[in-house]
Amino acid sequence: MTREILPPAYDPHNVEERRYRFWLEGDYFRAGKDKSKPPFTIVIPPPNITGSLHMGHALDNTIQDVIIRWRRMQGYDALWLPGTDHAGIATQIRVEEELAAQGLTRHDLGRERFLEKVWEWKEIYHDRIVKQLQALGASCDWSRERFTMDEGCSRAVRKVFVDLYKAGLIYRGDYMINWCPRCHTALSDIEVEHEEKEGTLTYIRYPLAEGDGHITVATTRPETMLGDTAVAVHPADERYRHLVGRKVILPLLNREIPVIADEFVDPAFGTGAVKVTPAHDPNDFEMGMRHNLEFITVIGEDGKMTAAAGPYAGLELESCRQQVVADLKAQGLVEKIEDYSHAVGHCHRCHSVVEPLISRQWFVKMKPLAGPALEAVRRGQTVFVPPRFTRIYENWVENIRDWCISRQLWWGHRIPAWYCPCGEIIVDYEDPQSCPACGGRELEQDPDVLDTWFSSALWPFSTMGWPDRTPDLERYFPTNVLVTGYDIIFFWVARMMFMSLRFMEEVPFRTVYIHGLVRDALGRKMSKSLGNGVDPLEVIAQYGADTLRFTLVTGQAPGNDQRFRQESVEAGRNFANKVWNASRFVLMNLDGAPGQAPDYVPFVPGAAMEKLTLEDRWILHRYNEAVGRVTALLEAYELGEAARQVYEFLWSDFCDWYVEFSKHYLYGAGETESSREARRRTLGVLIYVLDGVLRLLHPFMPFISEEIWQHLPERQSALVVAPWPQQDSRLEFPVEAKALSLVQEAIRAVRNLRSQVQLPPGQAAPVILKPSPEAAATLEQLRHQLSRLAFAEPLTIDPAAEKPARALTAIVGDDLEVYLPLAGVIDIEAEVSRLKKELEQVERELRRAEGKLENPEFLKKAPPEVVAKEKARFEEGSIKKEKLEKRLQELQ
RNA sequence: GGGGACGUGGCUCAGGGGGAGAGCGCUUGACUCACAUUCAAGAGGUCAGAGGUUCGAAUCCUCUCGUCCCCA
Repeated sequence: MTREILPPAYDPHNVEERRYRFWLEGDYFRAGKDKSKPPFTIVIPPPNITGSLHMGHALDNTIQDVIIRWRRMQGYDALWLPGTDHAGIATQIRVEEELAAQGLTRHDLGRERFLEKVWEWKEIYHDRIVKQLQALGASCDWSRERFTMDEGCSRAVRKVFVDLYKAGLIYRGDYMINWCPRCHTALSDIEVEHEEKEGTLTYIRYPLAEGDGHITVATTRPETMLGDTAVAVHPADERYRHLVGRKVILPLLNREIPVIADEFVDPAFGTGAVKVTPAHDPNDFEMGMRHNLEFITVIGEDGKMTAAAGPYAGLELESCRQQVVADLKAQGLVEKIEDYSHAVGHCHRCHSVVEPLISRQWFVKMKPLAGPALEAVRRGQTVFVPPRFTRIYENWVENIRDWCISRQLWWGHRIPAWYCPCGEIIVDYEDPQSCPACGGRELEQDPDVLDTWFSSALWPFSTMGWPDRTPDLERYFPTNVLVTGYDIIFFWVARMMFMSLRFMEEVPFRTVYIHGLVRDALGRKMSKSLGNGVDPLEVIAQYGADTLRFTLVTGQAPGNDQRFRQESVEAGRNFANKVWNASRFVLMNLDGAPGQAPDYVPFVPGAAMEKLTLEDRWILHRYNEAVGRVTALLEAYELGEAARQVYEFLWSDFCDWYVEFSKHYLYGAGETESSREARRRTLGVLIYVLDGVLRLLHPFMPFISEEIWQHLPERQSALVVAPWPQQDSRLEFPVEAKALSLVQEAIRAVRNLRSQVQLPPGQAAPVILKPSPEAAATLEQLRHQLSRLAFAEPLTIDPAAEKPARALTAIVGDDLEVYLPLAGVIDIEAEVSRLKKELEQVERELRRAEGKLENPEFLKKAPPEVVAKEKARFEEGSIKKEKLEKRLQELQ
């Protein structure tokens, strides 16, 4: 190890790729090698094979990798099972776009050739995604990788569909669904995004069939009136009670429709009377069912008016709307038109306005499945982190509606239903050869495919070989934690819950860790249309994956969104560089003479402890505390805080203080036997703490930590499988830790005084310390550090010292006064105002403590340690105040 | 209409019943033998507002205001 090999600035290039290969070659990510270890499992939320991974994926997978690497180091048989999702609509759209560029549609190719194209696409994008995950450092067990449409997962889908069908939980029928006219397929309710849109509210008069008069209805969609089969009012609405049961004439089409009473109607909306279009509105559909109304479909799947629209047949929606309003106006039937904003449904994938339509589709009956999924969470079998997401989940599951699972697409799991001309429907585990009812062989398979989320819902167990009872399933299911964003709790988490409970009779995961979204620097959602997305690969290329990971993890508070900012990335990069240089410092000092083994005494807890210096004890104590804190934070899924603790310890305690302390022993003290001994011992502690902190760092910054660790002497195979540090009572030195903090405060105080008079660091100046008799020993013991780090020369430590006539003063706690004697350079006024300011602060603190201590209730009810603390503060403050006042007096 | 989140120094955000924190930015000084992607010192906040619980509230509860999200 020489300086040429470790350049002064960390360069992640080469290191990362090389280290990932090293891990793969060592087969460190493969689970199941040691069955004596307890299993710990994470199954990846499978990325869509639509394109590249975005920043949200980078966050999601970083979190998973942090958890799995940490558990692996803790000695678990850690399995992170990777895979990808076929993403039905999304992928089909992308491939169709590609075809469109050549002037083709999927129909030009036909189903078979189109699917071949999609599989080709899948190969390309799958490979890209795997490369991206690897670039990020994801420690997945690639030998177990799966795809939602591979043979095994497809078998699971088939089994679940047929089982649910036979149990009566999957049915086919004509119901209201959301139709995307652009994707030309049905969508489930949650694939529709509602957006507020400026529109109008049109008030239309419907004349009474008998007698004079009319009833006025308000609507945001006048064109749907052509499909009206009733007018509804609230049963308790006095204004309309006399009209219920009578008929009105539907204008333009001159159809007689009834006036009905239904609780659903909001009397405060519009006129309190609403038109009912059962075939084109979900609520009207329900009403239509309740009142046995006619369902007239006037809007077709092509987005045009159907023959049932009479004279308006064939018109596009928008022109039909204009025509209808114009015709109504001509007949004097439009009472008024108001501006009105209302929610309009859009396709989750292509953002077209969706049309509620009645259509023959396949559905999953949800109520029987939702019950257990709700129960399991209520009983705590699956826990959400942070817990507030529990209610969001519960709320949705409680109000769940049947799930439309058929999609009019080609890419996906084909629905395993066959139709015989005799009317028989065959749904079975094996493809039928003939009709069991009539023996006919003219069977036709349903052309549609299943909702992508149907297969995703099985992912935690289909990936482990289900429906077979495989060894993996036995060992790794249920999984320990699912990591995902709050945006897919409904799409995915809830559905995995009920499918798993139904088919595995167990929850799919013990913990659901929910994180937020990664937004841009201005807090906007990253999106293609805004063009504000930041490509994780570009960040990796520029700064390295460790930096990206650290930035994402530290920017993260559980469940909250975060902004991705350049400044944060730079902070991460700087930290990586700090890690590099701290290590470089230790390794450079380890260099013995050429060809010789490093000359140091390895530190072993419990051995030769009496030789440790105060500084050694302090850093070991702090390190031990850090180990405890980081581990506890990880246990609590406080990943961001855990990473910040590592940062804090490494940068402040280790680099700013211990490394600086160590220089005295490494460089300071000549070539006597005892100084050589001190040097060797100090190196041992440096290596011990560096080794430990690299372990703590590894889950967050795996590449740089492994790279450096490989340069440490006496390492085992690889950091990725090195044991996670444990708190060790032999490293606890509370007394020494406290003593050393006095030294730190003394150094800070001297530096502060020096900067008052702008003494440049490096220029020695005399310093006088006047400690309490108890503090004197500690300060004397670390005299060399004081004079080194505070540039104090000569340094006087004397409990009986007198303040020189002209000197700057600092008061440290109640046991130390610091004097910086200076001839003629003191700005008396500045010194007075500085001391006055400090005095004010002390007085404020004193009043606060006094207030508490004078309160009998406080003394009676507060815990004794809090009372003791306040007393100590008060006493310290009083002494400090006295000293400050004395100094001020002397100056004035 | 229902549910939820957030409001902390100039900016971005942690934290959270018992002396207000970080990074960046700012001011001052330093190319100190690991690191100028650095080091040292410093300025800067009535923790949105009001009420309540408590010996004690930035922290828990209620309300108000503001920002945002989800669901209907």
